[in-house]
Amino acid sequence: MTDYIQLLKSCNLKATPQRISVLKALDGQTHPTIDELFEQIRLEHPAISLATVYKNLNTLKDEGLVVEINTPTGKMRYDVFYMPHIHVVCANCGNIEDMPCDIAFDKYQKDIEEKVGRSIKRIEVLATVDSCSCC
Amino acid sequence: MTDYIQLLKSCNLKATPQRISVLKALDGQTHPTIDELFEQIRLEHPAISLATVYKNLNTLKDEGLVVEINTPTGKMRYDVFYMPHIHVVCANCGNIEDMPCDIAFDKYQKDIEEKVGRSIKRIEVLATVDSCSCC
DNA sequence: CTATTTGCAAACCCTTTGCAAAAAT
DNA sequence: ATTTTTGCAAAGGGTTTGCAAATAG
Repeated sequence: MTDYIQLLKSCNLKATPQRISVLKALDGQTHPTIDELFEQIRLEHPAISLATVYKNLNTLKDEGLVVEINTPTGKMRYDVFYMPHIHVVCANCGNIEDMPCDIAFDKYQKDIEEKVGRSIKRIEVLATVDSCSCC
Repeated sequence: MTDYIQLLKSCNLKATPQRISVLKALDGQTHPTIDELFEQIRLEHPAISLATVYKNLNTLKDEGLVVEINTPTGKMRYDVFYMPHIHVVCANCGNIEDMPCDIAFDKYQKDIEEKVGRSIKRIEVLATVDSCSCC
């Protein structure tokens, strides 16, 4: 289990209960939509506002702790991004599956960096498939 | 120059002047936003409606001829996708640079397909960089 | 002639913003 | 004590929709 207070402190962010809840909820669900997150967080914080969740997600995004994934269904999904990985997105239902990065991938990233001539902050691979286990 | 009418016919889409204009505009600009497209198209079609442009982009997206790219600035950008390639997205200004796919990439896609156990419809690589030539 | 597409305006939905009160450090 | 964060409600912005008229095949 992650020490959320420590994590936030290291980013110079105040460790409010709401913010900790957002982090917890992100850790507890895989690629949640905002509604899924909101619902989850409200179990702990019935009075939290949707705006607060959005604000915190943006703050965490700025710190690079969270990434937004735009799905083919138009719904944004959120992901904690401690470890780089590949997103396999279903074109049909918007479901997302993670795939760990392997050595081949790291090498590939280096290739791209060389070509671009600039260091890459984050590399995101979206593999779109026509259907998934849930559709 | 592409034969747009032929292209559309092969997709069972009616070749309206508006639709052809959308294709032309997509070919003429790199990764335009909807506004850039709209402005361009209106040079030829002053009376075209924004809704028509959106509808056509969605239709072309369904055919796989166009991809949407979600930029860090929140503005969606559009791209003709005849040939797979990599998008290098600037986290700062949302500018996008193309990078051609090479053999290493194709091999990488095959690796992913094998792991996912499903054939990949489209693979999109977003490499995020901190700044670009224009910022 | 039939099916699709257009254009308009309104509706929609998700996300952001402004501001005063509350809370964290 | 200072700065950040919260919550509310309202505003914002981009995208979609419904429908009648126009157009493509």
